Amino acid sequence: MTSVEEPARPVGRIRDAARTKAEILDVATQEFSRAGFAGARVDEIAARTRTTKRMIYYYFGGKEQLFTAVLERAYSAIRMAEQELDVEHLDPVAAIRRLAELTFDHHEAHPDFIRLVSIENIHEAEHIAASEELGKIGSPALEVIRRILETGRKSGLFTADVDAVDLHAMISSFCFFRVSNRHTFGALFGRDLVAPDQREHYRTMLGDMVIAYLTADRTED
Amino acid sequence: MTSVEEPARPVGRIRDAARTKAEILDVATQEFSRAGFAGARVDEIAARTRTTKRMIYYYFGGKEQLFTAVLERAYSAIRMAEQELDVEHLDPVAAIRRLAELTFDHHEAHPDFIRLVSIENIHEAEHIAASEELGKIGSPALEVIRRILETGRKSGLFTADVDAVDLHAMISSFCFFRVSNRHTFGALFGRDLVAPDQREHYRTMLGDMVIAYLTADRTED
DNA sequence: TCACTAATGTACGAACTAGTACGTTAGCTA
DNA sequence: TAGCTAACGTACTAGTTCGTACATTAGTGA
Repeated sequence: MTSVEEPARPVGRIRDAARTKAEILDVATQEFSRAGFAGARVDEIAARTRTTKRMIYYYFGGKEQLFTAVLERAYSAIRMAEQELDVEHLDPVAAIRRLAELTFDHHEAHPDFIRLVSIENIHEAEHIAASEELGKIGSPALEVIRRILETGRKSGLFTADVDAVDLHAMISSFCFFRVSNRHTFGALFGRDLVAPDQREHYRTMLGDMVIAYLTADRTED
Repeated sequence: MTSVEEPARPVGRIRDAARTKAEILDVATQEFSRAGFAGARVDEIAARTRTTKRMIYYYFGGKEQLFTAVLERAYSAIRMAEQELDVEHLDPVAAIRRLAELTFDHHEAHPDFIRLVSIENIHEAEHIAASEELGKIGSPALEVIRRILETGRKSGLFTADVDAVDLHAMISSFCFFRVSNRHTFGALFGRDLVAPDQREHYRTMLGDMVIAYLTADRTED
């Protein structure tokens, strides 16, 4: 009856360490992003899994380490998206706009990730500090930005002598804020920054802003 | 021995409702912003006050209402700062830059406020929704932005047909992100966005960005 | 000065919550 | 097929945490 899926493996319902781990991480991602670190309930995570609380401690050690594992997976996702980035063939202006749009799209598509990062900041990035994996690997996007900026500057298109990390911060801030502060901003100013029909508007606005900054006429100053 | 302070009032140590309430709010602000809503401990707040937990329930009703009261006070502070805004005598470019700088300064000076807003967003702004006071009053800055934008557009200085709320979002996003994501950004990219010696750099960058966006040459497109 | 109420303190409990001791079984390997 | 271990489940506990019942007192107005 219920053996239609999973061709090779028997039924795949019991004794599958990898799947159990992944399922815990999925549910934990939801629960942590829903209620914050302290607000998340280990029992609730376990209940929404096909396994038990015992397994959370068996595989991850504890609530803190589970959160760290959740963060690691969330960050690896954006790193993978950035690696797909193929903008070297574009002219600098188009390349930067493309990069900004990719950041915009990823933030919009992963509100859970945004919430996790907000939560991690409340805790002063202590889980990132505790992670072997997270501290080391930087952002693939940074190297791309660096190269685009150099090309743009050499060709005289970009007037701003901006640093890659700063530009990344500028792009991220807009994309991040739009999602992270959606609720308070909406409640206070009556505007939903993530409303679907406003999506193109803000996506264009971000690109315009970044390009305007990079190409601004500095001779007036 | 201990009656050197408080000239008019006797000693001012006991039976001062206003001071007790204010003290609870002060400590609660710290505790909530330190640990998030669920992570904050009512007992801890009480312990760091000169009064007892009983008073928190007496004056505020419960943890949720206390958090709402904390939020209300934090928002009223930024509203008051915005009311000080006196930029009408400046030319549009200088006025916008001044406004951006004021936002920048307030965010930097009030990291607790930023954390509270982040926390409130995790909870989908439910406390703002529950507040009589918070929903109604908008932002004084918005009206100021509206007027500056109109002047700038009429005089031909501003080419972008941008809406006041959107511009406010743009300015806020940069200021907010710099403080709210300080820790994760620092841990991942090795740069402290709130380092004192970088303050002027980012303050200028914000102004340059906003002005570049507003005055960009749109004829090229 | 007396009574009344706002303001305050103490002690306690019910419910929750992270974590664990102990027991069981699936499935691989020799 | 026997045995071994990774994977899994149950039941429980120690400690915490929000909230409150009950008792008390300062200060004000009549």
